[in-house]
Amino acid sequence: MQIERREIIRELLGTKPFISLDELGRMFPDVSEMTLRRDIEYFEETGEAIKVRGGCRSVGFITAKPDDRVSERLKENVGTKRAIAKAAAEFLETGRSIFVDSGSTMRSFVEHVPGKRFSFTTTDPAVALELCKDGMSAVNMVGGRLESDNQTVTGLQATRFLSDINIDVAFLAPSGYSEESGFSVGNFNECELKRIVVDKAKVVVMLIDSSKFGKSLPYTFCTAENVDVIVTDSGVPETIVKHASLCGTKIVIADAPAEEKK
Amino acid sequence: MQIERREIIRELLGTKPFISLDELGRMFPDVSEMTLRRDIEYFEETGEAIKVRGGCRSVGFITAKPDDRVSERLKENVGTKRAIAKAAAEFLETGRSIFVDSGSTMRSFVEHVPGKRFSFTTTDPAVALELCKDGMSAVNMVGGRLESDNQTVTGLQATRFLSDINIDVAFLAPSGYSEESGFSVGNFNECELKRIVVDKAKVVVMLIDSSKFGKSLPYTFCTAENVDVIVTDSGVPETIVKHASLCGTKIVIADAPAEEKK
DNA sequence: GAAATAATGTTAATTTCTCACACGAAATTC
DNA sequence: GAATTTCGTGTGAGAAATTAACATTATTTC
Repeated sequence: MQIERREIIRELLGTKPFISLDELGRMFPDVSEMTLRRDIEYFEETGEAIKVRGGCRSVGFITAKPDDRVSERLKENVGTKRAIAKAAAEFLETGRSIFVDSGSTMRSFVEHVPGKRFSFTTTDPAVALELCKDGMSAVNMVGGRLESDNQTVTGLQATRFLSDINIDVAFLAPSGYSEESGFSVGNFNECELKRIVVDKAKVVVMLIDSSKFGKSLPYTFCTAENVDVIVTDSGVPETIVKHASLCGTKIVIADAPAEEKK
Repeated sequence: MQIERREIIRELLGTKPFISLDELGRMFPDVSEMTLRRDIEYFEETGEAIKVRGGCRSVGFITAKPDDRVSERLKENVGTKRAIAKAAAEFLETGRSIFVDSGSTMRSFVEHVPGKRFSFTTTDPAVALELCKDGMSAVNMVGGRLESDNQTVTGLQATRFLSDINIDVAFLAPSGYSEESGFSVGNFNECELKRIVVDKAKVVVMLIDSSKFGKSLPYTFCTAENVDVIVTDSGVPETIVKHASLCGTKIVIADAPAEEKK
């Protein structure tokens, strides 16, 4: 019986970090390997396990190490992100054509857009939905292939789409920045698109929290020379501030209010 | 150099939940696949990633929240909309180009799409986001002006976008249907777009609950002759069933199960 | 500069996985 | 209660992906 079997496996998942297919095979000699594979697939779908070669691993035993910056960043930077978003919103200009990048930083950003008449263009469906909520602004959704990784639109269609529009102010969020590599991301298509945007925009505003400084991802889409404003928090290294001023780039430092505790 | 490369991969692990070997191969064309495998192995050893078929997953993105998806699935209300959506999902064809309309009916519809490989195109950002969640299908977001009242993409850009793609099966949701006026909506641009879709699609499937029968909105985008399948519930008037069969349109009646179970 | 060590490349063998289809039992529908 | 559909399962071929063993090239160390 399927339900019983899966219940047993589920319990096993609670006691062991890894279960091999062989093991399951020995445990349930009456069912075929394929069935057990499908069971594992099921647990992968429910998010309880992760399929690996030869079996599966129980997510309950997967611990993000304390030095893991990812989980830290996901949780702790909310306040900072919001502060950055707020500060960046100052650079919005009524009636101009504004490009808004994709990603969690930008999703936070659009929540702070004042209810005025703007003309937005974006590559992020979630951003587009948020922006068109108030009904004040015109919202242009860039068409193209939607990547499941980063939920952004890219590809030939997107490129073509962008070539047809003008951009006055562009708000972008890189995944990393270093003096040597400039502003970079981890996805080639995403990089291509951002490059076009930077190229077309009259004013480029970067939203980047300080945890991303000193990092270089594989694909660089522009350098400080191309950027007008960098909005970040107080964790920005001094060397980067200096370098930016040499390039004529303004740096805006926005910190989360000390008493912000939700 | 190994250290640099691994540092880059480490950064990437911080931005993406999954990295494929192909991806790494494209990123570092100068090293062999084997080297990248060894890199992944290294990250598995440090506990930063988990080796899975085709690449690796970043532990930072693995969230252990038990029963979340399971309980959700069990809670799902088995309503008419779900029944219609489920019945309509039968007309999905793996590997074909599928168009999905905008609106709440379609948002419900995409929740019932089986996790197979499809190629989707849609005018609804929320639909697009949902579809790309599982990462199985290719999702094309139609670009253009996003209307705030119905949250659908329309306009010249959208038209042009659609003209570039082929549609095998189109799933559409009209706002009203009557024998005299056919399938209609309340927005001119929306109508224009749907008309194009109907025109291009080899198979047209309409999702329409019976409350919409007998209604005619200002803009008609097609008639029963153009439609291959109508999926609705048992409230459909007899006259409409007759008329449909005259036009060679198949009617699928999907009702919610009488008794709720599980 | 030579030996030692580490990093990477190459290839073949093996294993695992996926896919497509078939089958029977249970549930549903008429 | 018969027919149909759905669901869980089995099978086997074929296509990956992974491993392992060995060859080769950098890098370090003395």
